[in-house]
Amino acid sequence: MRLLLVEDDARIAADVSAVLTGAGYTVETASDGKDAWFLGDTEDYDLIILDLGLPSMDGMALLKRWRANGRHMPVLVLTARGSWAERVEGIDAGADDYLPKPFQFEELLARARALIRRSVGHGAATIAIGAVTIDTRAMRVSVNGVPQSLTPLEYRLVSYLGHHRDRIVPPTELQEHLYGDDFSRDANALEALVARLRKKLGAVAIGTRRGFGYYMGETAP
Amino acid sequence: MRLLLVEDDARIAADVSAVLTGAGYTVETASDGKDAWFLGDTEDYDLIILDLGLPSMDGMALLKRWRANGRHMPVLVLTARGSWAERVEGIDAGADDYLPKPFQFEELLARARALIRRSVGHGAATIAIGAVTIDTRAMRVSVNGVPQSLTPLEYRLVSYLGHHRDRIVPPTELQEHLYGDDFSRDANALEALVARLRKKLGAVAIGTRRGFGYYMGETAP
DNA sequence: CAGGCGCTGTCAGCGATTTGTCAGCTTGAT
DNA sequence: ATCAAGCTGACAAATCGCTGACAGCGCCTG
Repeated sequence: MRLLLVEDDARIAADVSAVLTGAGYTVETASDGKDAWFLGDTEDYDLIILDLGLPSMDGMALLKRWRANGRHMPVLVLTARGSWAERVEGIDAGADDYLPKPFQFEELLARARALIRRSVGHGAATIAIGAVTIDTRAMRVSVNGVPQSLTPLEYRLVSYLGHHRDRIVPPTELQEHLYGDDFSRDANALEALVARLRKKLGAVAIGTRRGFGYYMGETAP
Repeated sequence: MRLLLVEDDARIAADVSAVLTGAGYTVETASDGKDAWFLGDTEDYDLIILDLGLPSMDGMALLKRWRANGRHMPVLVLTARGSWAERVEGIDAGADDYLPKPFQFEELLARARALIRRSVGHGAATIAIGAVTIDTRAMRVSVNGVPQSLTPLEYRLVSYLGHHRDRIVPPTELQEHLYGDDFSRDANALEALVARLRKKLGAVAIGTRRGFGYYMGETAP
């Protein structure tokens, strides 16, 4: 689960981020509206927690612009207590839930869980694509219920493809994810890795779009 | 999509260029400010990625001179992390976005996508023209909702025409965008490519204005 | 410390796909 | 009607991705 926290107060951001991280989420933070806009517009998050009253851009405007661009990820808005006008405006802007400040962390977690569960199908800790099941918590992968022993690199590859299911992932992006900035490897290393994975998961588990990249899931030709 | 990368460190330039090329862009590189200024002033790019701290000319000065000359293409500036002064100065100079070094290639790609999308005026990640729909994120094209399997070059061509809808694009411009500086191809290569595309997208998807070029969308006769 | 083992990068060759080129044909403008 | 621009189908060359084999490396065990 990947969350974006939009919060300008560094201390609050650190606290909330720590709580969420402790609950098992991957948290990224944006401290001003410009960063938030780019991240929310270009990255895929399972939930965005948006504090209103940002310095460089109005949080509500931010939300409206995301929705106008067809971004429909769940957004939990943090408002000042009792500002009813904001709540009404937020409903139009497309927020999914509200939490008045100050709030209990417990309540934040509960609402975050509910929103994530409600939103996409992959609210669980496991990703299932065809015969392949990825248990992200236990870092285990099964095929037709039979657990497979994957090497670390292999697991990182399925995991990445699984989290980006139904999307073509370019080889360069995979290389960056697997190897970081180190580009010393031959391009063939990735191909060899994919080949080994297919041997374990079945040839159809990972698809190739020649000239574009690899994918898992449905991608009609 | 045609990009200009202004970067003096040859190793970084090679890496970044490889990533961008892998993502489907045509990348040209300038390793010093003089070349960069000339290219940026005379050629048309969909995005310029500008590293500050060039040897023969200050990157910021470069940007200011482009803008002073009425060049308004999107510019993504690479800054040293935390150099806030540079960011502020850059805003005045006319940069569109910033990325502190070191950065993840994935983030660079995301921001590049966002800038290009924004500049062309299509806020959404999909472009719809007649029966044809281009999903720039998934790099997929559908006709009447039916996904088509396009080759990389074919995709780059529809993508370019789609981003410049309702405008007649001269063959020379298309060649530059598809092949970069490489002038080795026969002029007929492009025509053959268009023919193959029309077979997949339908003959009416791409129009020809004899003597001027190709277009998608509505164009006054 | 030696040997074995698992992981991963590299190499070379194959097969399929993509793409450039050619030759002949069609179309549109004058 | 004529000519050039553009279209098309066929073919060949270049490219891309897959695979099996092998080698280097780190790690564990005896």
